[in-house]
Amino acid sequence: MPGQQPERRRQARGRRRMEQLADAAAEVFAEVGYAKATTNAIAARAGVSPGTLYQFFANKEAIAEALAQRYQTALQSAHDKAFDPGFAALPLPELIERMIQPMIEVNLANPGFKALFNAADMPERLAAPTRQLHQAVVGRIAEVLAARAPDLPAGQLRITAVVATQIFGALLGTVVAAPAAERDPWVTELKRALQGYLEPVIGA
Amino acid sequence: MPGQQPERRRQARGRRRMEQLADAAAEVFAEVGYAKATTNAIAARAGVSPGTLYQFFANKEAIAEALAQRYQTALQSAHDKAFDPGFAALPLPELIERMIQPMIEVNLANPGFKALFNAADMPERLAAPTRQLHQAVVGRIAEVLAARAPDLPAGQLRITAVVATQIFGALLGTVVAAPAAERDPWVTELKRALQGYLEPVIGA
DNA sequence: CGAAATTACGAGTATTTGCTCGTGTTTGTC
DNA sequence: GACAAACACGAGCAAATACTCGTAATTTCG
Repeated sequence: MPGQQPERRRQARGRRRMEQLADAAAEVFAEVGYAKATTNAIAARAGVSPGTLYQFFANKEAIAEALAQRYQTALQSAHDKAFDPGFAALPLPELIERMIQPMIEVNLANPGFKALFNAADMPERLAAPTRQLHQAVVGRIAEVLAARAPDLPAGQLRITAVVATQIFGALLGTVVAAPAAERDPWVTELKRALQGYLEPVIGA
Repeated sequence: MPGQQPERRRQARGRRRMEQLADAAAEVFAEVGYAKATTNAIAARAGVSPGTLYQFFANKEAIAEALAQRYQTALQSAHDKAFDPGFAALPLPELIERMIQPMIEVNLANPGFKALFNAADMPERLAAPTRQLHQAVVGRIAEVLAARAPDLPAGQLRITAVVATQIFGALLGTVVAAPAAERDPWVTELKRALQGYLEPVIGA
């Protein structure tokens, strides 16, 4: 078992180092995924010795946690934008546009985001909260759908929400992986896919 | 570097062992993925010592290769069924049904299939042929689409094929992961998603 | 200044894991 | 039956890697 990190009064230099290390970790995670990312590589990327890394993070998991926490804020605000109650009455294409946009942006702005919130190669400790978050998103989508198709049974509602999420997740990968210049067509296609799937269920 | 496997006259017992080992590997790969699967675990699952495993396979990669080869046959026949030229004139829902069915079946019949043909955590040596295969599938889908929408530009054709493949792959995961009893609704949903996406492009 | 705390180093440790090797058993062939 | 080849074992090697520890520099603060 790795050593615990005692409470400690960080000085400015230390806080900077933690940011550097988190940045480095984000890069490395984005490049090779959580499992294959070595702590030594993260330290090296940050221009620091392995020992220094462990002055600030108890273990590899703790680094991912710090990153996740940093992302959580961004994700929260993206969700707030995406699930604006005012959208309920919008025509389907606009609704999709508004819900998708913030999520794409947050993924583009934070490389390594997908690596952390998707990864199948993470320890249970970190995967569990992520799954919860994912479930919450599905739930909120189901609500939006329910508002537009009140007579749909709850089971079908949930299935639809799950599938829509999955379509989004799959194509999101392509969108963020594409070079900036070729991104738009993929985004357009993502919207069309969601629209084509949802329109028969909840109407335009 | 791991030792090479010299040519060797296998006896019946040996060939059986190789099957057992491949079966065990399929299970382990399906459960934890390629990267996290340990050769010792595979040997243990087959009820055999690590040394014995290496009597038959030069290294971990070789096990995956053997499995991939075994699957390739099944995959080929699935493709042959899925891309029957006679389907070109079918109404869209039937076309989708016929193309999807064999692919789902082959995935259900072979656990570990997805783990091998999907995995982001595989060495380049194994990932490369898989990517090629994937590209080929996209190409064939593009052909089918072209037959039905002759005036669509090639670029759009390709994008559509890629997206359709991605939608399929994403939902396929859910379908095979679901317990047999709950599988049908997901398959239905998969069809609806593809239909919704493709109909506006190539008509019913 | 001077002591305590924090930051930094990097060689080294413990563990995991792909894989080997010496040894013994089983199978096929004459 | 005898000999060689194939099969099997499992302790253990070598490399990778998460993490530690002794030591030393820097910062804080009275």
